Amino acid sequence: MDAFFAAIEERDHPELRGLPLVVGADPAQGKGRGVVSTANYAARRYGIHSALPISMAWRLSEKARQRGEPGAVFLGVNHRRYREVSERIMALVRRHAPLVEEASIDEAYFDLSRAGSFDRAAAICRQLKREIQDQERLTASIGLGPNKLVAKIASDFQKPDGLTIVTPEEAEAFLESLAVRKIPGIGPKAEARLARQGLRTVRDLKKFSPEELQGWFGKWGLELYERLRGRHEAPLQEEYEPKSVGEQETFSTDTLELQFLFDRLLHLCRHVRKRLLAEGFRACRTVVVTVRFADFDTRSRSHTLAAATAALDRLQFFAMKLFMPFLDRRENPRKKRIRLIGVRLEKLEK
DNA sequence: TCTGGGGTCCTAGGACCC
DNA sequence: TCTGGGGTCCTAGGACCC
Repeated sequence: MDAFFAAIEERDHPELRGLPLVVGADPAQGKGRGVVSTANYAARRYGIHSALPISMAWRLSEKARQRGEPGAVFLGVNHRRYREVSERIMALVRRHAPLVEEASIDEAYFDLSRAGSFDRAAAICRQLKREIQDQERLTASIGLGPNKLVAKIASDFQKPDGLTIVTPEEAEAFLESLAVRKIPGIGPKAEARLARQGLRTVRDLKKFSPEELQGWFGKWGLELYERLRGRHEAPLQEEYEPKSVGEQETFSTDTLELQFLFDRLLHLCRHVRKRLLAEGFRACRTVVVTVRFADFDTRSRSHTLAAATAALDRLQFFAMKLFMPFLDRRENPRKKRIRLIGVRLEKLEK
């Protein structure tokens, strides 16, 4: 889906149409914490994009206002609403494909191999885009390819409202001229590392052997060698079981107030436990507590129990036990304030 | 400009077992 | 005197994705 959260808000608030729109954290007059979740295309023209600090988005919007352009409208995230819309769209997709993998709230893979040809599959994609437009007044971008990797990259190739078709014969050439960053799994760090060696495109990276890539990237290097050539065997996965559930909370101001910190930690335990049970799990064996200090130094401690538990007092006991050392002189000698606390449960049992 | 929240997977060292 | 090899589990951190 194209700029999904922002597109839903724009659709549901006609008075906002055409204005730059930012969905994300509260900007609090430029002093807010948090980031942009989604910006619509008008806001992107100001340089506002996903994951940008909301304070920066605010600044960019103010600058635009000074130039005489409209300032951006900032909205909070209405996750429940987006989930509803997502479910209706996924249902539309399911009418066309026997196998659908919901990759995220606004992204799915679906298997059209039964269509028998790329032409017939492309016709189905056009039909689906029409249905999404007619029934939801939203646009989607679709990539059609011989596997999930190529389809995903193709879906991103022409946005918004795009349809990009890449046949098996075209796949390798299609990838060659792209930036390495377009390959899922190559993130900012790997991109920068490669750029330092003058390697920018898929073509540049294809000069190296599997062993060389393995030397740089470990196990993932072998997988990367295949991906650079458009090869990807991963099957569609209808559903999968979560391996962990967790929650974290960034405070509006960094603090060392013990009563407050304990209170938030215990509350996170309650909430995470509730979600664990709601997901259909009976218990867990590992508790992880994360602390982020004011300087963004982020640490975690974990404890694995001999026997699984879901008893709130046990979870809270271990969470406290894991948390306390962060307050200790040795662990935090400069008395850094705490910015975030997180609790995660792992080794889940059904 | 100052960095959310929900996750997954990989690596590396150490303990421990046979 | 100086110590193999294979394996599993736990812990901590980091890269990456949406």
